[in-house]
Amino acid sequence: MPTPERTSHTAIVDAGRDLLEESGPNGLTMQAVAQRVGVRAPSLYKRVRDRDALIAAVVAATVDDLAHRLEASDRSLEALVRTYRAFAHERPEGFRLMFAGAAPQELLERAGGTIVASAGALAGEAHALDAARLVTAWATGFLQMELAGAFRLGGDIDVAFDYGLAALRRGLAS
Amino acid sequence: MPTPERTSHTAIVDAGRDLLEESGPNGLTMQAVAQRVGVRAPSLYKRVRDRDALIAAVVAATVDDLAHRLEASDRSLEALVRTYRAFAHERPEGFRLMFAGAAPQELLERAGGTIVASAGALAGEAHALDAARLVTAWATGFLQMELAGAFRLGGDIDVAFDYGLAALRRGLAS
DNA sequence: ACCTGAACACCGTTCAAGT
DNA sequence: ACCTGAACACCGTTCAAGT
Repeated sequence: MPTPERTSHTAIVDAGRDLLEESGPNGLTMQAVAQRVGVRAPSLYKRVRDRDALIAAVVAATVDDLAHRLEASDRSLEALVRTYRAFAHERPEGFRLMFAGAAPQELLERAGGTIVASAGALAGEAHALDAARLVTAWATGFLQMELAGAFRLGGDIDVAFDYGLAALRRGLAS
Repeated sequence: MPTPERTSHTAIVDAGRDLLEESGPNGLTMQAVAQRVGVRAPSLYKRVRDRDALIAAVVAATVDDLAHRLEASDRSLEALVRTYRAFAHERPEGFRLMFAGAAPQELLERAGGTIVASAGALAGEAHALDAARLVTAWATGFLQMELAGAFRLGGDIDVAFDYGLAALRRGLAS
Protein backbone atom coordinates (compact mmCIF):
# COMPACT_ATOMS: atom_id res chain seq x y z
CA MET A 1 0.00 0.00 0.00
CA PRO A 2 1.61 3.26 -1.13
CA THR A 3 2.50 5.89 1.41
CA PRO A 4 2.68 9.63 0.74
CA GLU A 5 6.24 10.93 0.67
CA ARG A 6 6.99 12.90 3.80
CA THR A 7 10.13 14.59 2.53
CA SER A 8 12.22 15.05 -0.60
CA HIS A 9 15.79 15.02 -1.79
CA THR A 10 15.95 18.80 -2.05
CA ALA A 11 14.41 19.29 1.39
CA ILE A 12 17.11 17.03 2.82
CA VAL A 13 19.94 18.83 1.04
CA ASP A 14 18.57 22.23 2.07
CA ALA A 15 18.35 21.10 5.68
CA GLY A 16 21.91 19.85 5.38
CA ARG A 17 23.13 23.22 4.09
CA ASP A 18 21.42 25.14 6.88
CA LEU A 19 22.61 22.76 9.55
CA LEU A 20 26.15 23.02 8.21
CA GLU A 21 26.16 26.79 8.59
CA GLU A 22 24.57 26.66 12.03
CA SER A 23 26.70 24.01 13.67
CA GLY A 24 29.61 23.18 11.38
CA PRO A 25 30.51 19.91 9.69
CA ASN A 26 30.20 17.96 12.94
CA GLY A 27 26.64 19.22 13.35
CA LEU A 28 25.69 17.79 9.99
CA THR A 29 24.49 14.44 11.35
CA MET A 30 21.90 12.16 9.78
CA GLN A 31 19.78 12.43 12.91
CA ALA A 32 19.80 16.22 12.92
CA VAL A 33 18.91 16.37 9.23
CA ALA A 34 16.13 13.81 9.73
CA GLN A 35 14.66 15.72 12.63
CA ARG A 36 14.71 18.95 10.61
CA VAL A 37 12.78 17.44 7.71
CA GLY A 38 10.37 15.67 10.06
CA VAL A 39 11.39 12.08 9.57
CA ARG A 40 13.47 9.41 11.30
CA ALA A 41 17.10 8.90 10.38
CA PRO A 42 16.67 5.55 8.58
CA SER A 43 14.23 7.15 6.15
CA LEU A 44 16.96 9.36 4.75
CA TYR A 45 18.55 6.31 3.19
CA LYS A 46 15.66 6.17 0.71
CA ARG A 47 17.00 9.41 -0.83
CA VAL A 48 20.75 9.44 -0.20
CA ARG A 49 23.18 6.56 -0.27
CA ASP A 50 24.98 7.54 2.93
CA ARG A 51 26.34 10.55 4.81
CA ASP A 52 29.22 11.07 2.40
CA ALA A 53 26.77 11.22 -0.49
CA LEU A 54 24.69 13.77 1.40
CA ILE A 55 27.77 15.90 1.97
CA ALA A 56 28.64 15.65 -1.72
CA ALA A 57 25.11 16.79 -2.57
CA VAL A 58 25.44 19.72 -0.17
CA VAL A 59 28.69 20.73 -1.89
CA ALA A 60 27.10 20.38 -5.34
CA ALA A 61 24.16 22.57 -4.32
CA THR A 62 26.56 25.14 -2.91
CA VAL A 63 28.61 25.24 -6.12
CA ASP A 64 25.43 25.54 -8.17
CA ASP A 65 24.25 28.42 -6.00
CA LEU A 66 27.58 30.18 -6.41
CA ALA A 67 27.64 29.65 -10.17
CA HIS A 68 24.17 31.20 -10.50
CA ARG A 69 25.24 34.28 -8.59
CA LEU A 70 28.40 34.72 -10.64
CA GLU A 71 26.40 34.36 -13.85
CA ALA A 72 23.88 36.90 -12.62
CA SER A 73 26.58 39.54 -12.03
CA ASP A 74 27.80 41.91 -14.74
CA ARG A 75 30.79 39.57 -15.09
CA SER A 76 33.44 42.23 -14.73
CA LEU A 77 36.46 40.98 -12.81
CA GLU A 78 35.52 43.35 -10.00
CA ALA A 79 31.95 42.09 -9.78
CA LEU A 80 32.94 38.43 -9.99
CA VAL A 81 35.45 38.74 -7.21
CA ARG A 82 33.15 40.72 -4.92
CA THR A 83 30.28 38.31 -5.53
CA TYR A 84 32.59 35.46 -4.64
CA ARG A 85 33.61 37.16 -1.43
CA ALA A 86 30.04 37.99 -0.44
CA PHE A 87 29.10 34.37 -1.00
CA ALA A 88 31.93 33.12 1.20
CA HIS A 89 30.91 35.52 3.96
CA GLU A 90 27.29 34.44 3.73
CA ARG A 91 27.99 30.69 3.76
CA PRO A 92 31.44 30.28 5.27
CA GLU A 93 31.05 26.61 6.12
CA GLY A 94 29.72 25.74 2.69
CA PHE A 95 32.55 27.68 1.11
CA ARG A 96 35.11 25.76 3.13
CA LEU A 97 33.51 22.44 2.34
CA MET A 98 33.84 23.13 -1.40
CA PHE A 99 37.59 22.67 -1.06
CA ALA A 100 37.67 20.05 1.67
CA GLY A 101 37.47 17.00 -0.54
CA ALA A 102 37.35 16.48 -4.27
CA ALA A 103 35.57 19.43 -5.82
CA PRO A 104 32.85 18.57 -8.31
CA GLN A 105 33.66 18.92 -11.98
CA GLU A 106 31.16 21.77 -12.25
CA LEU A 107 33.35 24.08 -10.20
CA LEU A 108 35.63 25.29 -12.93
CA GLU A 109 33.36 24.50 -15.83
CA ARG A 110 30.71 26.97 -14.68
CA ALA A 111 31.97 29.11 -11.84
CA GLY A 112 35.43 29.15 -13.33
CA GLY A 113 34.16 29.71 -16.86
CA THR A 114 32.82 33.15 -16.02
CA ILE A 115 36.24 34.20 -14.79
CA VAL A 116 38.18 32.85 -17.75
CA ALA A 117 36.38 35.26 -20.06
CA SER A 118 36.93 38.24 -17.82
CA ALA A 119 40.57 37.42 -17.12
CA GLY A 120 41.24 36.74 -20.79
CA ALA A 121 40.11 40.25 -21.68
CA LEU A 122 42.84 41.63 -19.43
CA ALA A 123 45.70 39.23 -20.06
CA GLY A 124 45.01 38.26 -23.65
CA GLU A 125 43.44 35.10 -24.98
CA ALA A 126 46.71 33.19 -24.94
CA HIS A 127 46.91 33.45 -21.17
CA ALA A 128 43.18 33.41 -20.35
CA LEU A 129 43.27 30.14 -18.44
CA ASP A 130 46.45 30.89 -16.49
CA ALA A 131 45.13 34.36 -15.67
CA ALA A 132 41.81 32.97 -14.45
CA ARG A 133 43.67 30.53 -12.23
CA LEU A 134 45.71 33.36 -10.78
CA VAL A 135 42.61 35.36 -9.86
CA THR A 136 40.54 32.47 -8.50
CA ALA A 137 43.49 31.13 -6.52
CA TRP A 138 44.09 34.51 -4.95
CA ALA A 139 40.42 35.09 -4.11
CA THR A 140 39.97 31.56 -2.77
CA GLY A 141 43.07 31.74 -0.62
CA PHE A 142 42.27 35.20 0.65
CA LEU A 143 38.80 34.11 1.73
CA GLN A 144 40.04 30.88 3.24
CA MET A 145 42.58 32.78 5.32
CA GLU A 146 40.10 35.49 6.22
CA LEU A 147 37.59 32.89 7.41
CA ALA A 148 40.26 31.00 9.33
CA GLY A 149 41.22 34.22 11.10
CA ALA A 150 44.73 33.96 9.71
CA PHE A 151 45.03 37.72 9.11
CA ARG A 152 46.07 38.85 12.53
CA LEU A 153 49.10 41.02 12.02
CA GLY A 154 46.88 44.08 11.96
CA GLY A 155 46.01 46.26 9.01
CA ASP A 156 42.64 46.60 7.31
CA ILE A 157 41.46 43.43 5.60
CA ASP A 158 39.24 45.28 3.13
CA VAL A 159 42.20 47.44 2.16
CA ALA A 160 44.31 44.33 1.66
CA PHE A 161 41.61 42.89 -0.58
CA ASP A 162 41.43 46.02 -2.72
CA TYR A 163 45.21 46.22 -2.87
CA GLY A 164 45.38 42.62 -4.05
CA LEU A 165 42.80 43.10 -6.76
CA ALA A 166 44.56 46.23 -8.04
CA ALA A 167 47.96 44.51 -8.06
CA LEU A 168 46.52 41.56 -9.96
CA ARG A 169 45.11 43.94 -12.56
CA ARG A 170 48.54 45.50 -13.03
CA GLY A 171 50.22 42.12 -13.24
CA LEU A 172 47.75 40.78 -15.79
CA ALA A 173 47.83 43.84 -18.03
CA SER A 174 51.41 43.42 -19.27
CA MET B 1 53.22 2.89 42.95
CA PRO B 2 54.64 4.79 39.97
CA THR B 3 54.40 3.29 36.51
CA PRO B 4 56.84 3.96 33.67
CA GLU B 5 55.35 6.14 30.93
CA ARG B 6 54.57 4.06 27.87
CA THR B 7 54.11 6.96 25.47
CA SER B 8 54.52 10.72 25.22
CA HIS B 9 52.73 13.80 23.97
CA THR B 10 55.00 14.14 20.96
CA ALA B 11 54.68 10.46 20.05
CA ILE B 12 50.89 10.89 20.09
CA VAL B 13 50.98 14.01 17.93
CA ASP B 14 53.41 12.39 15.48
CA ALA B 15 51.17 9.35 15.19
CA GLY B 16 48.25 11.69 14.60
CA ARG B 17 50.07 13.47 11.80
CA ASP B 18 51.01 10.24 10.05
CA LEU B 19 47.54 8.77 10.45
CA LEU B 20 46.03 11.96 9.03
CA GLU B 21 48.09 11.68 5.87
CA GLU B 22 47.43 7.97 5.49
CA SER B 23 43.69 7.90 6.02
CA GLY B 24 42.39 11.46 6.12
CA PRO B 25 40.66 13.32 8.95
CA ASN B 26 38.16 10.49 9.49
CA GLY B 27 41.03 8.07 10.00
CA LEU B 28 42.39 10.20 12.82
CA THR B 29 40.55 8.35 15.59
CA MET B 30 41.60 8.06 19.20
CA GLN B 31 41.65 4.30 18.89
CA ALA B 32 43.90 4.32 15.82
CA VAL B 33 46.30 6.77 17.46
CA ALA B 34 46.35 4.71 20.65
CA GLN B 35 47.09 1.51 18.78
CA ARG B 36 49.91 3.21 16.88
CA VAL B 37 51.66 4.39 20.04
CA GLY B 38 51.06 1.05 21.77
CA VAL B 39 48.51 2.00 24.35
CA ARG B 40 44.72 1.84 24.89
CA ALA B 41 42.51 4.73 23.90
CA PRO B 42 41.63 5.88 27.44
CA SER B 43 45.33 6.40 28.21
CA LEU B 44 45.52 9.18 25.61
CA TYR B 45 43.42 11.36 27.89
CA LYS B 46 46.38 11.63 30.26
CA ARG B 47 48.18 13.70 27.56
CA VAL B 48 45.45 15.41 25.52
CA ARG B 49 42.18 16.87 26.71
CA ASP B 50 40.09 15.38 23.91
CA ARG B 51 40.11 14.68 20.19
CA ASP B 52 39.69 18.34 19.26
CA ALA B 53 42.74 19.23 21.33
CA LEU B 54 44.70 16.49 19.62
CA ILE B 55 43.71 17.87 16.23
CA ALA B 56 44.73 21.35 17.33
CA ALA B 57 48.11 19.95 18.41
CA VAL B 58 48.50 18.26 15.03
CA VAL B 59 47.82 21.57 13.30
CA ALA B 60 50.25 23.40 15.57
CA ALA B 61 52.98 20.85 14.85
CA THR B 62 52.29 21.17 11.13
CA VAL B 63 52.54 24.96 11.22
CA ASP B 64 55.75 24.72 13.23
CA ASP B 65 57.21 22.29 10.70
CA LEU B 66 56.29 24.63 7.84
CA ALA B 67 57.72 27.67 9.59
CA HIS B 68 61.05 25.90 10.10
CA ARG B 69 61.29 25.02 6.44
CA LEU B 70 60.47 28.55 5.33
CA GLU B 71 63.06 29.94 7.72
CA ALA B 72 65.64 27.47 6.41
CA SER B 73 65.18 28.61 2.80
CA ASP B 74 67.09 31.53 1.27
CA ARG B 75 63.91 33.58 1.86
CA SER B 76 63.60 34.88 -1.67
CA LEU B 77 59.98 35.10 -2.78
CA GLU B 78 60.67 32.32 -5.23
CA ALA B 79 62.14 30.00 -2.61
CA LEU B 80 59.41 30.74 -0.05
CA VAL B 81 56.64 29.99 -2.49
CA ARG B 82 58.23 26.81 -3.81
CA THR B 83 58.97 25.59 -0.29
CA TYR B 84 55.34 26.22 0.58
CA ARG B 85 54.16 24.25 -2.42
CA ALA B 86 56.52 21.34 -1.74
CA PHE B 87 55.24 21.22 1.82
CA ALA B 88 51.59 21.09 0.68
CA HIS B 89 52.39 18.29 -1.75
CA GLU B 90 54.21 16.34 0.92
CA ARG B 91 51.50 16.69 3.59
CA PRO B 92 48.30 17.53 1.75
CA GLU B 93 45.97 16.58 4.59
CA GLY B 94 47.95 18.54 7.14
CA PHE B 95 48.02 21.52 4.80
CA ARG B 96 44.24 21.41 4.40
CA LEU B 97 43.71 21.05 8.12
CA MET B 98 45.67 24.25 8.75
CA PHE B 99 42.79 26.21 7.21
CA ALA B 100 39.89 24.04 8.31
CA GLY B 101 39.26 25.68 11.65
CA ALA B 102 40.80 28.59 13.48
CA ALA B 103 44.44 28.82 12.49
CA PRO B 104 46.89 29.20 15.37
CA GLN B 105 48.32 32.64 16.00
CA GLU B 106 51.75 31.38 14.98
CA LEU B 107 50.69 31.05 11.35
CA LEU B 108 51.23 34.62 10.27
CA GLU B 109 53.62 35.58 13.01
CA ARG B 110 56.28 33.12 11.89
CA ALA B 111 55.41 31.58 8.53
CA GLY B 112 53.88 34.86 7.40
CA GLY B 113 56.70 36.94 8.82
CA THR B 114 59.20 35.47 6.40
CA ILE B 115 57.04 36.54 3.48
CA VAL B 116 56.38 40.07 4.71
CA ALA B 117 60.08 40.86 4.46
CA SER B 118 60.44 39.41 1.00
CA ALA B 119 57.25 41.01 -0.33
CA GLY B 120 58.16 44.35 1.21
CA ALA B 121 61.39 44.40 -0.76
CA LEU B 122 59.37 44.23 -3.97
CA ALA B 123 56.40 46.42 -3.18
CA GLY B 124 57.97 48.90 -0.80
CA GLU B 125 57.75 49.02 2.98
CA ALA B 126 54.45 50.92 2.94
CA HIS B 127 52.70 47.98 1.29
CA ALA B 128 54.70 45.13 2.79
CA LEU B 129 51.79 43.63 4.71
CA ASP B 130 49.24 43.94 1.88
CA ALA B 131 51.79 42.53 -0.56
CA ALA B 132 52.54 39.57 1.70
CA ARG B 133 48.82 38.87 1.98
CA LEU B 134 48.49 38.91 -1.78
CA VAL B 135 51.26 36.37 -2.22
CA THR B 136 50.23 34.04 0.59
CA ALA B 137 46.58 34.16 -0.42
CA TRP B 138 47.47 33.28 -4.00
CA ALA B 139 49.79 30.44 -3.02
CA THR B 140 47.35 29.07 -0.45
CA GLY B 141 44.40 29.18 -2.83
CA PHE B 142 46.40 27.71 -5.69
CA LEU B 143 47.48 24.77 -3.56
CA GLN B 144 44.04 24.27 -2.08
CA MET B 145 42.53 24.12 -5.56
CA GLU B 146 45.32 21.94 -6.88
CA LEU B 147 44.85 19.46 -4.03
CA ALA B 148 41.06 19.49 -4.47
CA GLY B 149 41.52 18.66 -8.13
CA ALA B 150 39.73 21.86 -9.10
CA PHE B 151 42.08 22.54 -12.04
CA ARG B 152 40.43 20.41 -14.65
CA LEU B 153 40.01 22.64 -17.66
CA GLY B 154 43.28 21.36 -19.04
CA GLY B 155 46.55 23.25 -19.33
CA ASP B 156 49.75 22.62 -17.41
CA ILE B 157 49.46 23.28 -13.69
CA ASP B 158 53.17 23.96 -13.23
CA VAL B 159 52.98 26.51 -16.03
CA ALA B 160 49.99 28.16 -14.37
CA PHE B 161 51.97 28.34 -11.12
CA ASP B 162 54.96 29.97 -12.80
CA TYR B 163 52.68 32.35 -14.69
CA GLY B 164 51.00 33.37 -11.45
CA LEU B 165 54.25 34.03 -9.65
CA ALA B 166 55.58 36.13 -12.56
CA ALA B 167 52.35 38.15 -12.78
CA LEU B 168 52.44 38.80 -9.03
CA ARG B 169 56.00 40.09 -9.35
CA ARG B 170 54.92 42.50 -12.08
CA GLY B 171 51.91 43.65 -10.08
CA LEU B 172 53.95 44.22 -6.93
CA ALA B 173 56.77 46.09 -8.62
CA SER B 174 54.78 49.21 -9.55
C1' DA C 1 51.39 7.77 38.73
C1' DC C 2 49.98 5.72 34.75
C1' DC C 3 47.29 2.09 32.51
C1' DT C 4 43.19 -0.64 31.55
C1' DG C 5 38.45 -3.00 31.02
C1' DA C 6 33.95 -1.90 31.49
C1' DA C 7 30.43 1.13 30.73
C1' DC C 8 27.72 4.96 28.60
C1' DA C 9 26.23 8.19 25.11
C1' DC C 10 26.00 9.07 20.44
C1' DC C 11 26.17 8.30 15.54
C1' DG C 12 25.89 5.73 10.92
C1' DT C 13 23.66 2.06 8.85
C1' DT C 14 20.77 -2.18 8.01
C1' DC C 15 16.59 -4.67 8.09
C1' DA C 16 12.39 -6.89 9.27
C1' DA C 17 7.91 -5.44 10.28
C1' DG C 18 4.37 -2.06 9.94
C1' DT C 19 0.93 0.91 7.09
C1' DA D 1 6.03 2.29 -1.59
C1' DC D 2 7.64 4.64 2.15
C1' DC D 3 8.34 4.82 7.16
C1' DT D 4 9.86 3.09 11.62
C1' DG D 5 11.78 0.69 15.93
C1' DA D 6 15.15 -2.36 17.01
C1' DA D 7 19.59 -3.83 16.49
C1' DC D 8 24.64 -3.69 15.47
C1' DA D 9 29.18 -1.75 14.83
C1' DC D 10 32.08 1.89 15.91
C1' DC D 11 33.81 5.93 18.20
C1' DG D 12 34.63 9.47 22.06
C1' DT D 13 34.87 9.76 26.82
C1' DT D 14 34.64 8.69 31.90
C1' DC D 15 35.84 6.11 35.86
C1' DA D 16 36.70 2.66 39.22
C1' DA D 17 40.01 -0.78 39.83
C1' DG D 18 44.49 -2.55 38.92
C1' DT D 19 49.85 -2.26 39.18
